[in-house]
Amino acid sequence: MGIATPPATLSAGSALDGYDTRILAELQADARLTMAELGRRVHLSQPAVSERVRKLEAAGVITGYRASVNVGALGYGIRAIIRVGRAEYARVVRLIQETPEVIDAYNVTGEDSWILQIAVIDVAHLDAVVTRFCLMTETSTSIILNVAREHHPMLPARRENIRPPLVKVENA
Amino acid sequence: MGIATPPATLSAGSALDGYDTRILAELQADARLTMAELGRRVHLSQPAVSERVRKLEAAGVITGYRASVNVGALGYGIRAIIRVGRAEYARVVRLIQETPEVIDAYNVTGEDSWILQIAVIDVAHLDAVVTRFCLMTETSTSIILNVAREHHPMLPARRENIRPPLVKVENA
DNA sequence: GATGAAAGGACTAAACC
DNA sequence: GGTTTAGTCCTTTCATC
Repeated sequence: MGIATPPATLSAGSALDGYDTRILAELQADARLTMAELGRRVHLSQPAVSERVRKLEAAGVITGYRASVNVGALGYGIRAIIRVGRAEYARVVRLIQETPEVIDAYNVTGEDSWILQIAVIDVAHLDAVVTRFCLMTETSTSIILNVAREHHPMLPARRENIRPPLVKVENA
Repeated sequence: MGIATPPATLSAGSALDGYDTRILAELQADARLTMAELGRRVHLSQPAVSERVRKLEAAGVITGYRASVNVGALGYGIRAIIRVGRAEYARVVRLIQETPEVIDAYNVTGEDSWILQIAVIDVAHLDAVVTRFCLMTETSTSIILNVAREHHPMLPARRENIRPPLVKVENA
């Protein structure tokens, strides 16, 4: 997943089983569950579930626990996506690090080099932030109108879960 | 912040003070802090921080607590951003809801109507997911190479914190 | 992996300032 | 709004099965 996320495998090399999958689902939905309650939900004893969570953390599968905040309630009236064109890598990284309005920053393939999500107070603030990036290269800004899904919980990948496209395409 | 995040204000109409700001910073960094430890860090008694956290939750400022997972460790080798062009709103929402690979889905202004973040196992899986959206309208897919920032903690907005662009622009 | 015991810490509610 | 206290629950560690 890029240099920002170190490679992670369970230290013992063991795969994630059904218990781990259920633990991951529960903790992605509510990170403040007590180990006792988590044990009840996945039908494991409390020491057993504590040990599994500890291993998932040590293996780098669980990377942290965060409170999610409603940025609107914090006074940010606008969220936006900024696409940033080619520019000197280190300069963009530095500008991102100096810009607290940036929530997410992804370096991507294609015409645009970077895709950022930002939160700003109003249009004047949006202008101030966008201008900082405009001064380096071309940008394209889209205001977020509505969120259909965010931080969707992810479970271990299973190839058999891949759904074919809704219209069948013949293989070449 | 759009229809997906209900308007939220502190029920008593009171503003967030310095204690709330510090509590939000701590819980965004580590959602599993105990109320006792949180109290020590912000210099409040444990019942006092518990009550403040309860009010922040009730006011909709804190919307939840999530474990962050390393999707690479779950077997997803590729993360990508898909930009989706104009299409019938309800059909796109339904397709998003039926697609577990979608992590985030934002409805935005501009040429593209939707910006999605997805996680997939490999290129074949990427093809399968992208095709589902391609069949509805035009799409543009960029693979995430590197993450400079993700889920950056946000504090209450303060207009005096807005930084001017690095190059001064004269007002009209 | 389950169970049980013991020690230390955390949570809730109440009384109070 | 804040603190302190008291009772209950949770967590960790250990041992045993």
